[in-house]
Amino acid sequence: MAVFPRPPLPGSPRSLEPCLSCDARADSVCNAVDDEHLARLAELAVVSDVQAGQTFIEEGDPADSFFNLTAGSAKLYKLMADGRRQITGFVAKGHFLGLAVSATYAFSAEAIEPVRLCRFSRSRMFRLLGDFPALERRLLERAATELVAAQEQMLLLGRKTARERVASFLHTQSLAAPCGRARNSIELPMSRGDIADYLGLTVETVSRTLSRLRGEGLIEIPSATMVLVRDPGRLAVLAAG
Amino acid sequence: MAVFPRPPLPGSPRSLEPCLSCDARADSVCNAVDDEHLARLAELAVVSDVQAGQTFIEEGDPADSFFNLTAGSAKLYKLMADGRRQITGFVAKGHFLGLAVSATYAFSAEAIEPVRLCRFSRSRMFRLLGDFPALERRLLERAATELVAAQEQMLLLGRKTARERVASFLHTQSLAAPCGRARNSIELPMSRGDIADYLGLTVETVSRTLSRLRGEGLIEIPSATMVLVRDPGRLAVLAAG
DNA sequence: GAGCCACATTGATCTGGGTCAATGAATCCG
DNA sequence: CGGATTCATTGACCCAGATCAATGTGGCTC
Repeated sequence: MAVFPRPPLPGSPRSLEPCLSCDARADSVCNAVDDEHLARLAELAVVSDVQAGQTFIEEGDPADSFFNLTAGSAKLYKLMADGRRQITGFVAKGHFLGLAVSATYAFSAEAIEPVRLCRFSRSRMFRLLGDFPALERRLLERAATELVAAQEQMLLLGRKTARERVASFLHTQSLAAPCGRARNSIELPMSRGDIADYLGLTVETVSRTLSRLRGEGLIEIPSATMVLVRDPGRLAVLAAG
Repeated sequence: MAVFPRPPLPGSPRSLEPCLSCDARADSVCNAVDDEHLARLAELAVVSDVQAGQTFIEEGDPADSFFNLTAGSAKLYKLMADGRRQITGFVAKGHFLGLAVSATYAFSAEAIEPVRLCRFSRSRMFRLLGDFPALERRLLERAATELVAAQEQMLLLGRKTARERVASFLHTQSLAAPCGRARNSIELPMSRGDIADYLGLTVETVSRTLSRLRGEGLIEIPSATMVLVRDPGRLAVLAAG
């Protein structure tokens, strides 16, 4: 079922190298482990690359890996039998995946941009956690953060209008922007369809709503994958309802 | 801002008693701590009672307590400025609350039925966690379980029809029913308004949908607070879309 | 047990966002 | 560079569920 690259692309699965040179380390739970103990973690890690559009976690598959996303971005989603899709989140560098307790994954994950993954055996990872309480604490913190975000998303999906949803999305994306980025410029690597499935809307409504926000001078849309926020204050007010 | 009973009702805040005799212990994260170490936990706990309808966590208040619900049931919700409300979950005996990492609570909590709470100082609780890795692991497992449930709820709110939402709700409630309960009988301590705010619908739609399901012979509604599932199979199919 | 009050149900109508249908704009190749 | 393919936008129309408006109904108090 899982569309996983076989064999996992080369990389250096059994050396310390992938961790020490990992440019996601600062953003990731791994930085709870200090340099001298990093080897224990590194020897569990298998690095692999996934190209854009490829699914690397399939809902319902045995959940035997734990992932850390070290480059690129991906979408997490759930599907219904008739194809209806809900994207539950977009994840970027530094995000971990596969905490799920059940024996199978509760969601699918697909790369939006080319992704680099650091993959761990779940069972070995969990055994290792016992020796690294700081790492476990970090996981707990991340899980708590995600729960808060999930509750906010439930408010959006259950009670906000299309306009408020799109404004909230843009607002959140502008806050989550990589720090190197120009103020008020939002890069949207995902398609309109993805945004729609994230916000519980249709492509048409997302497109219309963006056009309307542009018409009102709140944003500019220099290209389909970029949005400039002209009035962050008004956008924030709109997002809050 | 917080409507918290002052002074916290009597109980035995500084004895082992509340933990050893706690009938939620089996369902709760506390059972990761064995009898001999329970005293360390018990000395942090303050037991208090909250009557139905009373708010005991207020969104935005400083998040300095960690709660364990040991009796009754409560609803968790987020409010928008104009009063729109999204209930993010119903919690019962054994559930913990207040994991949130930020300095303030991200949601409010209100008792539906009279609630008994076991309250801990968050800072002391987190310090204690270092000595009880099993307890921390349990928290992580619970958090992961809640994340999975949250993703399922996002699918419901973003993509399911009213009919599917109500069916999903009944289906989930029937699975979560206390084990002592008669098969297929669902107790609904919350109001129709609460159900509506949980499912992202209006009271009228919830009521109409329940009536329709009854008309189709899927369920019976002997009283407003009780539902009997006549055809669990068909209900499950409906819930899945 | 009469009157009240909050909640639930049911009906009539309205509307935000979905659906269906073109049309435009990029990107990809050969 | 031109045709194709995919994605985004825009328009016309429709419908599931919201809103507005009564009408039940069970649980209080007095």
